[in-house]
Amino acid sequence: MTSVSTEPRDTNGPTPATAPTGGSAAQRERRRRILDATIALAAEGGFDAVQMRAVAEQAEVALGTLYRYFPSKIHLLVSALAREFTKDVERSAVRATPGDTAHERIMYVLNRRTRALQKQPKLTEALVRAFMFADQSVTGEIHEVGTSLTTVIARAMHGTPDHGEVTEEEAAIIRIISDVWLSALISWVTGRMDTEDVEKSIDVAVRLLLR
Amino acid sequence: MTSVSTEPRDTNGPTPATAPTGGSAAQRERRRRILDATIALAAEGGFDAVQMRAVAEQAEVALGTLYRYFPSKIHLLVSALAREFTKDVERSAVRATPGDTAHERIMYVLNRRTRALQKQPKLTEALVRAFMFADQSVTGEIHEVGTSLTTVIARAMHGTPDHGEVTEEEAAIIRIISDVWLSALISWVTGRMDTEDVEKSIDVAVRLLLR
DNA sequence: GACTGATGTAGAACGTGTTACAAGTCTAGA
DNA sequence: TCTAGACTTGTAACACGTTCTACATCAGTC
Repeated sequence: MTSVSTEPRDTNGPTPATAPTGGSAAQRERRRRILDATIALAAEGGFDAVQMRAVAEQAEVALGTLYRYFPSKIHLLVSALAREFTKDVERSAVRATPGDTAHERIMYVLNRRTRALQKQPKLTEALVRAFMFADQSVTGEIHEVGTSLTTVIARAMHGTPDHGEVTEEEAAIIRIISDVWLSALISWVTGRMDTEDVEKSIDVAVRLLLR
Repeated sequence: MTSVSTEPRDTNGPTPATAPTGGSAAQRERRRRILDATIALAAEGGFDAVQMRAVAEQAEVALGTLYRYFPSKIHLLVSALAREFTKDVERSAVRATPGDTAHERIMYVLNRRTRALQKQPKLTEALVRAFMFADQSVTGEIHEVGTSLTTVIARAMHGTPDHGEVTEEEAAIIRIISDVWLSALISWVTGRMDTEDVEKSIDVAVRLLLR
């Protein structure tokens, strides 16, 4: 488990399928298989069960190929998280969020997501721990996740899929809510909070911030 | 790097010096040497440089002894963090925090601590990453850290070393501030925020929460 | 159709966290 | 003092993330 690499990993040439979209059809397909295998293993056994050899085998690629696509286990898991979150954002764009007040709508989307995560505790454990352990070299993927979360909350705040006008203050509030949500998630993953505590702590934060 | 152990590690008998206070004088001394070595190595090279063999060597104990005192690298680092934070709490108990408003006082203590951490980036990186990666088995140490932080903020809020009366709402606010502070610290450690961003994000959170 | 460079494969090898084990040492109580 | 048991030591072994090497395959170019 390496952590802070000051140099950005210089292999011989650019990596082939770092982005979800680039590369040939076969490469996108390999990337998909790898992330699917990652999710499957994580869902079954959590962070420890996502072993690089196991992922490679289940995705039917060589270990070296796996590392060519994702330069570390952390990149792999955070990329998986980013893919899942992106799906969520796409879903949330479809129709307006139910709820009469910003508070209700924000709680709606966050609780929905929280419960979805809690249904797969092992998977959540793996993804959250990876996210928290990520170092500088994972900035891109981390940012993707943060943007997804921000977008979803902003939409809920305004109650509409479009959310062009976010004031400075609103942005600050959204960031704080994200922080609280992530902290609560960690606490839940590590057994320091139960399901109810998570929802309550977010509810309190949203109430205090939106008054 | 193991993570979720459902069973609480059953060695042959109780561990000798899990608590800072228990054990013989020689054991407390060993514990101190181990934590000193940990801090020294972390300060110099960050998380990766805290290698269990290196810690054992520098603390002049056998590897097995190190593991008897601290059952994992994460326990070790979080315990080191807990020790540092506890020192801070003791210092903060001595005299009242400067500042005319709760906002000013809270910013004073948090900024002071933030700057202290930023002076030793490698050390902070090691401690924060360990804290974030900690799993269920580290609950005790984590809780110790959380309590320290809460105590310090509560004192600052009231402006006095005693802080018996913390309302439900105040406790919630303190928890949110802690969450924001930790998130900001992670962002700083992983290079996603600079020094100024950290202070600003906390300032905004405190302002929004205390209005 | 053959050449070439990028990509993929299989598997060995290395580093570090963690565990296991055999033997020495220290301490409390008889 | 002697002994039982806990504690410590030194060292080997194991697991898994990561890197490296030698070879195969494939796509595009002449």
